[in-house]
Amino acid sequence: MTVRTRYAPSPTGEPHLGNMRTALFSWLLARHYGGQFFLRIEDTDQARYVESGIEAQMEALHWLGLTWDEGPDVGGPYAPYTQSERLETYREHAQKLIAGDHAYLCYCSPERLEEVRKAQQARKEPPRYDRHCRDLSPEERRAAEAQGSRPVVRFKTPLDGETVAHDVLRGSVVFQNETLDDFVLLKSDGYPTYHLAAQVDDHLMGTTHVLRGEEWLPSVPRHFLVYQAFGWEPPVFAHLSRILGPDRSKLSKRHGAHAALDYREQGYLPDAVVNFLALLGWSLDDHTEIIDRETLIRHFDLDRVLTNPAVFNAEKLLWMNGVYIREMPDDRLADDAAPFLGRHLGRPVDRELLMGIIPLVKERIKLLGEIVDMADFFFTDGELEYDVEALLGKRYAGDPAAALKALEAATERLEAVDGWEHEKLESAVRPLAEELGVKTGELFGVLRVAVTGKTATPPLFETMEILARERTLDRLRSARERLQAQSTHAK
RNA sequence: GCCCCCGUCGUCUAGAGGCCCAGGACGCCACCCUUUCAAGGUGGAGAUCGCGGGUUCGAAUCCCGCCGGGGGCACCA
Repeated sequence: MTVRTRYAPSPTGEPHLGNMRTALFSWLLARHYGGQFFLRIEDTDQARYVESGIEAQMEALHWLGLTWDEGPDVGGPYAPYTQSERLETYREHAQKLIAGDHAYLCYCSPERLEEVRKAQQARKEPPRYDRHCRDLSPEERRAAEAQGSRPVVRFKTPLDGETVAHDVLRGSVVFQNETLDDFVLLKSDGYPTYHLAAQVDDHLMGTTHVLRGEEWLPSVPRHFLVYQAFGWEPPVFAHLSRILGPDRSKLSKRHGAHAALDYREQGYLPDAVVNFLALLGWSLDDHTEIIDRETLIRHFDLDRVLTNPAVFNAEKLLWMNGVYIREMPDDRLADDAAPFLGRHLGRPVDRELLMGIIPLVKERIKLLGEIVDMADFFFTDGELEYDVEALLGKRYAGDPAAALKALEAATERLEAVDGWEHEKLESAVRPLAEELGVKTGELFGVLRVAVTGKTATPPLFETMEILARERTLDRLRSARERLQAQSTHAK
């Protein structure tokens, strides 16, 4: 049997990280067994439909590299893959259930349902449909129809007995039928509910494994009942636990980024996010953390999936992203980081220059976007912006004249260097520290701020080498001028 | 109120009766390396395995009860 899994989002908003993990696990399962993974759009709620929803879902999958074999955009043997285009199928199936005495037409108005619910709540009873229309006589039915109300189709849930639902991860879960009610299958607008549409489609489309969020667990007996009524074999269900925020409530906007694509904006790498998400509720063994896609596919299976909810550990994701950045080939890092710099500078970046910088920043950034703060000074011309205090540092605080002397001496030696390789620059300047009676770091610190405008930068001399002679000396001159002004001012 | 799920270091997890007075990872602390920042290396703190009863020679692992957390109870998915 080939494994067929699917990701079936409803286009009601931004794809969530939790959704993406469900998609990832489904995708991994299909890929592991050499089966198919398909995309289905569950747009059966006209009220909550969001125009950009489908696009956003596909974009998030695409970003993470979760390729689908069949879907609304690429078609496939079970097209259409958009539920709003399959209304006739659901109507036929609802009809079948009615014919088989598994469903019935219900004429109750929303107002009446609301009243019933209120009364039940007042009596502290569970809110449930009171089955008012379950056994209407033909006359009553005609009367209701004459009133012109548009009926819904409800499932005729067995009044007693129990329904055993199976979940591969949790085993069998038993539900007493009397705790269930007659849920709606087809709404009065002709659209199906999830309870009908998803089961019909999963069966018709040959889904073998349904992975979904655990919020579906309470309604899983309904789905088993539907399969039973149709006489179909249900697929394997696996209810994945939730992803929680640091406060153990469900992950949401309050916890910062929860929308998958926000992570792209922040400079996370899809491979890192996939790796991280895979480890939320699944593990390879007792020690492996960094796992590439191939390995993930090779080892992923449901038997190591956990059912307990996982708190989203943002620091670990950040760390992992750093690992992936460090392991990335330079040219690919340049490709991915360029847009971040470009956006900041307001112009495209010089590729050759960027390639020179990559080795210097690679092990210092954990997010692509951090390259901006780390390396923007390589791309700017003109005066740097920084505080003279930063230039003086701890050593020369309050003594700009001494700093100026040091800077002059250093500049002199740099100017005398034949060539501009960092090794030469370093051996020209390093001895100076001792001669001046200051620590190496203290002298280098002044040069660092002068040349970059920052106190935390890539290695000083390699930075100078890339900056090239002219720009380095320009910046040193500017720094001397500032110190000059400062010391005159002090006197 | 009713129904369902879950419970190992702060967090992600390993663990399927003895290998565990519980292993790895992130984070944290210290030291080393060092021109800053990182990266890297070494070491450390950190879990009465939610609690209480059993079963067993022996339980994180099996059983029962309790507590705690989460989810669901729509003509939403």
